[in-house]
Amino acid sequence: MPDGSGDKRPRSQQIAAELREAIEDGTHPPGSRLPSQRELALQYSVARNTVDEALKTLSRQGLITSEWGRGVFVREKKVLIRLGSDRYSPKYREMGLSPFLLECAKQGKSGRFEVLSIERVRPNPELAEQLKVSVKSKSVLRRENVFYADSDPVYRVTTWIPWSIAQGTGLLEENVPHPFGIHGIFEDKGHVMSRINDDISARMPTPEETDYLKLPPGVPVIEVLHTSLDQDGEPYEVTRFVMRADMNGLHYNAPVE
Amino acid sequence: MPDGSGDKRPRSQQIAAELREAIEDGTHPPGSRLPSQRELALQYSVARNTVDEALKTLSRQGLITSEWGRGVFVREKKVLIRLGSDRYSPKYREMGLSPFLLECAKQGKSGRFEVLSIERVRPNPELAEQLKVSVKSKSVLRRENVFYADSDPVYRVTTWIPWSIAQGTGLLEENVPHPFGIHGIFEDKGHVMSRINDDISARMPTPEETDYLKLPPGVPVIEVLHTSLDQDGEPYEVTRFVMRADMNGLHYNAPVE
DNA sequence: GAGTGGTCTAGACCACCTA
DNA sequence: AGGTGGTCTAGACCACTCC
Repeated sequence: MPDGSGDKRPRSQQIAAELREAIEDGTHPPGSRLPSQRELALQYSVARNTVDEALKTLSRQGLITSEWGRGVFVREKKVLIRLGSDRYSPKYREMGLSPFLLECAKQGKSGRFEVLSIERVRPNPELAEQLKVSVKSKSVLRRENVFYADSDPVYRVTTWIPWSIAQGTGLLEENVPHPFGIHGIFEDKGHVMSRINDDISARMPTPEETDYLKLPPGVPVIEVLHTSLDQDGEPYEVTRFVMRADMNGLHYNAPVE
Repeated sequence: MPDGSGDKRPRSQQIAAELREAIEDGTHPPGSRLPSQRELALQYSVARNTVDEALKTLSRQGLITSEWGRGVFVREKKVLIRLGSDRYSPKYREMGLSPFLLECAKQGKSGRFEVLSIERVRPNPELAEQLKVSVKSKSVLRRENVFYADSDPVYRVTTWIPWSIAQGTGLLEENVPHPFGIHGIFEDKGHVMSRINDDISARMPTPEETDYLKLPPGVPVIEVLHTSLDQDGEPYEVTRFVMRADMNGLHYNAPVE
């Protein structure tokens, strides 16, 4: 379109839109390099700053990634892992595999997790209420993990367990295949998972999460606050999952009650 | 902290972090105005551009909003509406209310929806497979709606129904209280909802969605692709919800099977 | 060394708000 | 009129990559 048009958007956003179009119609296929900022500035007759702003917009929208000293590239589509509502189904435990590991194997990746910390802590008020424990003492065990597919971090997982349940179990050890594999331990303690209660939200990551999950700019996270309820409807475990939204999704298949 | 520190982050990001802290510790309470960009530039001894970059970062993270010619303000916390897994529960139909309208009433807002279009269309391949209809003809009815709480758009909703079911019903009319209220019509046609199947993802909005939902910058959207299954496990309706992530969440309470 | 993206500066003009 | 945020320019320095 000619320059004299009545487009009221900032020039940088017009350029972003034009580049977006060029990417979507295949002019710049996934993986290809865009012209350099200096070239683009010449092409569009603007300062390099303006081009930079346009590219940042696209980067935030997840269309491109820029690499230091190399150039700006059109992003490849990411593989999507869907964490299902059946992720706690007994069938996985019988197979000795978690859905996460299954999915990794399917994609030829090796799944693993790292334990960041295992600690006995005081719960915050909401958590104390959710788990029906005292807010005044170190009444819960907290485990923090990061899950990897090959070397890419995928989930940041924090689990809280009432100390009365965790006490004297293997949950204080590092190499419990957590969290999908710990439910055997709960069953020994008389808690069979019969319902799940999940609160789901999405947001931009905190700077800390950006670090942990090696998030590129413009990628939101999905946060799931999961509570396990036993045969008596009593909660006995709360887990928070934080996952990058561009590589993950959720799936719920449930009866209407 | 002193300037001579070894902090390797860009100055703009350091400033963003400091402001973030000041907001979180209550130095700048919700609703208050921050110092102007020119003042901040003086305080931090940087160019105004650099302050602007810092503020944009916080804006993208949803902490602040800037208002033309007025100033930059700390954002108030948004009310969260949680769309539950029970949103299709028969109890709501008996009450003649949808969970959305209930939630609006609870918050003293008036909920309403607008019909954008009602059209008989050809499904795309995935949709055709999901609904088990022909991909070669105009085999589905598509309804597009926007939901409002007062004058704020909350959901963008698109529903697809096989033409064989929609035919001859009130679904072609505008004033069916869609989508939570249409299930009575399906029951008349012999489809009682017995399971739901939801795929959930999150992402940054498209420019079009930014318009429809009046999204501030940096707010992601949650997308739910919902399928209703009848008593025979047959799908008979697919609905896509797109909602702003800063005002909405999802809730699933389901048995482990 | 030449090219790249990342950032910052100093100054400018605009549109908008409050007065 | 004078303040505010939004944007752009032209030029600069840096750290990185590729050859």
